[in-house]
Amino acid sequence: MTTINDIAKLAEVSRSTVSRYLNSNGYVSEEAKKRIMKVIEETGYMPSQSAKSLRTKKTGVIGVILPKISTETASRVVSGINKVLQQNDYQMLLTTTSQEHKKEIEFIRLLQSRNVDGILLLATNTEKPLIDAIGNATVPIVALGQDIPTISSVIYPDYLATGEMIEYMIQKGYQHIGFIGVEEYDPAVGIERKRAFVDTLTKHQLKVNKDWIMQGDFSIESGYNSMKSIINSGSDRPDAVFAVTDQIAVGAMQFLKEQQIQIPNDIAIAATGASRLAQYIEPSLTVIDFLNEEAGAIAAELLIEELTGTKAIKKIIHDYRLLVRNSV
Amino acid sequence: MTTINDIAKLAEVSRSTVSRYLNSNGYVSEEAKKRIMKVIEETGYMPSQSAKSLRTKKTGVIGVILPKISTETASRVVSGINKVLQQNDYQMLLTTTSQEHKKEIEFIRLLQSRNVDGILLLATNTEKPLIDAIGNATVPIVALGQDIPTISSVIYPDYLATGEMIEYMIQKGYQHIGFIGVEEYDPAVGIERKRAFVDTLTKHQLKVNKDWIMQGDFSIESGYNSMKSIINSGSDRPDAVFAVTDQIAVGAMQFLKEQQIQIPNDIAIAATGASRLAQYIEPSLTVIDFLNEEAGAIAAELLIEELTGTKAIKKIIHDYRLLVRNSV
DNA sequence: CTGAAAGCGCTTACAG
DNA sequence: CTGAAAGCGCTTACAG
Repeated sequence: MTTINDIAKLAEVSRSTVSRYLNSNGYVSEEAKKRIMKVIEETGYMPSQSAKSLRTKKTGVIGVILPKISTETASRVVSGINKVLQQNDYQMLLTTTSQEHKKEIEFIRLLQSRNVDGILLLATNTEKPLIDAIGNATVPIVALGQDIPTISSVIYPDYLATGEMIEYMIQKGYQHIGFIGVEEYDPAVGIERKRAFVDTLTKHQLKVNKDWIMQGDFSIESGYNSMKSIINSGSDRPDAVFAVTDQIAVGAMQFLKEQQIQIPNDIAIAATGASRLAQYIEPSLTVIDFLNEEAGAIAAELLIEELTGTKAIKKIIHDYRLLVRNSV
Repeated sequence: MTTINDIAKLAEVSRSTVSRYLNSNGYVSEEAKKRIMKVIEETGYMPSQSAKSLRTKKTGVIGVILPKISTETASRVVSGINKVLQQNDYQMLLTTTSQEHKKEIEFIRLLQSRNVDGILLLATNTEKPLIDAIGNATVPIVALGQDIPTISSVIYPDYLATGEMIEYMIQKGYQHIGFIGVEEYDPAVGIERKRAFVDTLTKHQLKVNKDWIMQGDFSIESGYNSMKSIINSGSDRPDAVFAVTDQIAVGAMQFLKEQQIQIPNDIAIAATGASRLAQYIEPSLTVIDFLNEEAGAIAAELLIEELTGTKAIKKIIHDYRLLVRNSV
């Protein structure tokens, strides 16, 4: 392998000079420059990043921790992150927890031992062990999807957007609205969205029927089963159901279709998540779009800011929009 | 930051001993072991990977090059890769070319300067510059999705599977079959699938109608536009169309639905790609499933094999299955 | 069973 | 404008 020493020898300069040339700092005479350029060209030399980072303590690598890669939401976020990182000459080290919480902590440590310059955490909880691990970290961490008090976070407006969607459903005339959520260790998805649901119904003096409130787990199957439970619960049927993710909604719709229950005439469905599946399913799904790709990009920008100086903790409530389609 | 020197001092041994302990090679007395363990525990020490790789020339990082992260096919492949890599204590450095070919070459170089131990390439072409870049690489590269002659490759059975699907369509009674493909710089998707289409029709003495053969670009829109062109081509309508990806098929179906053309009664649709979208769209799409996650896992295993000895070039024709649903 | 020494490929003051 | 020297945090023969 060609090293900086080889280049120095071939170009008849010292390796300090080559280094200066490579990093464009300090003076290098035009002549030296030319010789170095030529030699680098000929040899195809590329500096060793390992050696460089050992000296500079910078790797140009950002660690990304996410629960699961193979959901459309996740892949959009990653796409946004990647775009910004690439523009700023950072590389992305991707780790996935397969939805196991403790792994978030493990990866925070692991990524640091890999000397990443910063970490982007798509958090699914805000429990103490995680907060502690973040506190002990020596590199900047930016959270996406949860508000983690101690660090900069890009937060989805879960409460606000869900509230608006429920308002929309009520305006459309639905009075008996059900809800399929997820476990509450996840504050953003599990608690906030449910709270908005309950608050909005209450505000309109509509009944919150426990038989119509289910807890799934992000999967299509759990949406299917939750809807089944709602329909078979013994109480009257709701005339509309809100699902906290589009995956859950797709499962719920599947069950309704099997039962020949018309959407939206018999039961309307709305959800969070602007996947292509939600768009092309029939009827097309009315959803909250959290503009995930953009959110990923913003989180990446926030992290890069912290890397280049700013130490302030920023909280960004991300934008959203309602995509009104045919399921409500 | 705690380094191996700090640990050595605190545990009252030399750093060689600490290193031996960390890598479990060479002898370390029980007593020394205990002291070292304790100190590491207390300090939360993690060895610097940069320093380690500078010495050992191994980083434990695998570079992955893919055209686009936000397609379901890609994210499944990545998921499979990630699983195997994680099991083997490798990390994944992810780069995306945004479908720009030259970037594949750029990234092969870039990843090497990052001292990755190996590269997994989801190739979209097999042109000379790429082959050359691969030839010049100093680390093992495994290709997925294209047969790259000089290196181990996991290849989708494009010709075989497409042929079987066309056979299936013919058996179902369709005689006027159209085709929506992609550009031919991509041998696997652009050439092989088309060749299978033409050969199978020819074998059954069916006419290959040029007006029914379109070229899209992997996007839903291009599927939409291609189907539009087929319908408006002036010649008779086909009674079935095969699309080389499910995305393209979804666009094509969209157009047919807008025109009130019944699927599959008026025109049947089949495609390659087992996305959830293909599954839940109506009618559900009959597709070839290339088991992408498994393919990713196999490619990763192949690469790890090469990393640990075996230098033989292996070609693996991956498995596939037909998912017969309601669109044909 | 253990430690001293050399070296991996860089960068960075410093002296000239 | 340029080079010699030190050092980043590890591992690895080698000698004991």
